[in-house]
Amino acid sequence: MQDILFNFISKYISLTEDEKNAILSLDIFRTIKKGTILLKEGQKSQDEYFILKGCIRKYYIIDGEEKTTAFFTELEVLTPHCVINNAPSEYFISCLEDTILTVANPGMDVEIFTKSPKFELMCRIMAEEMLAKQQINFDEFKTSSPEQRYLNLVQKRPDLIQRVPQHQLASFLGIKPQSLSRLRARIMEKDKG
Amino acid sequence: MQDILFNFISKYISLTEDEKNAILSLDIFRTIKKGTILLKEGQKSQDEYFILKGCIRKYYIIDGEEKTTAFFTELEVLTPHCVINNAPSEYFISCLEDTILTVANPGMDVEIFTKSPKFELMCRIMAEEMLAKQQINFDEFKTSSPEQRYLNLVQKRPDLIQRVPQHQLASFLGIKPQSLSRLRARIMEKDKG
DNA sequence: GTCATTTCTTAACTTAAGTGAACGAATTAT
DNA sequence: ATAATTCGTTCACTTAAGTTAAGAAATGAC
Repeated sequence: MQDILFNFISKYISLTEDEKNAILSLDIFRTIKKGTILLKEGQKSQDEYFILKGCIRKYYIIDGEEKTTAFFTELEVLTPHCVINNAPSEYFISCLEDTILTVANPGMDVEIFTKSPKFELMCRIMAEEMLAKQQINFDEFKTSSPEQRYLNLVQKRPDLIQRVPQHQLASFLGIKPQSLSRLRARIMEKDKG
Repeated sequence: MQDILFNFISKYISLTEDEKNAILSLDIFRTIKKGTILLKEGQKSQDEYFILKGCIRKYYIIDGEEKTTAFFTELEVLTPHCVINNAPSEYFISCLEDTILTVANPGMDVEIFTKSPKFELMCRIMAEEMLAKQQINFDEFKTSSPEQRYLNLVQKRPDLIQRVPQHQLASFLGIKPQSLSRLRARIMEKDKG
């Protein structure tokens, strides 16, 4: 499990054995059962997650309806908005599958940055990369129709199609479950003809 | 002009006079004429922008059609995707108004980070904040209808409604200009009745 | 294993966005 | 100043998504 984390970090900076041990001593690995809610609307959590195995989902409840806006899977980082602005969360985060992840918080970050400033570099680069990726995703979403978004998802994250319930995929695509069903039927029809 | 930049920076870190002078010696301020294209599709620019005054627009040309996906105005930072991944740009960036901005590049960043490591902290925090804000924006977009998005924009960025042409706003909202016209007429009608 | 709940699909109907075209208004070029 | 282009709106028509409802399939609880 540690290897996955250290392999990931090694893409950005190189760690000494001492630094690795310092990280391990923080006892950050957690195994979470499917269905567990990590963050509820209104809560003020400080937890930042890095997923080693599994899948977690971010969703709002608007007018009593769940609106799923993101999925996070292997090697992805999730820092909830409430950690950044120290305000109550507007959304929920729950585990779609049994999940192994690491949990950190800004206090730990500062401690690590002070001991080894190169972590600050890593976090800056990661944040910049994630921002750039997020912007491309948003652009693709804006410039395409629900059908194109679905086809794009099939290309880019085929695993999600398998591991995530349709109605959650639908709101992730910005449409209703019935529309996703219909749209899939339409695509099947085209493929045949 | 410098004051705007240093005021902005002071929200994150405090600078010595030496550091301020080091920045000024880099000669980063530019005045750009309305209509100037800062980045073209296919180009590999290294320029990162911070806007002091004015407005710039990011757009794709897809099937010969302009698709505007973002506007950047006063005190906003734009690091094009091509700077991050060093690949040809997929989009254009142009000035909607006469604009004053600063231009930097990763080489300058590294130089500044080496001299004054606290800039690395600033950039990490800024990137994290922008990422969090971007995620909230994306969530709002996904969970609302074109009409709600428009009303939301009127609330949150009323200046854009004034300074940006309707057809560019339309694609920013993910719809066609005709639909934006109709949608506005519909809202006017509701307000009356 | 059975029952209850959730999930997925289909269908009929409503609502809103896309499309193509037209026309006046505003802007830009010369 | 005038001509040419671009921009914004409206309209009629098409297409696709939202809504409501119903039923089958899958999943989870006991």
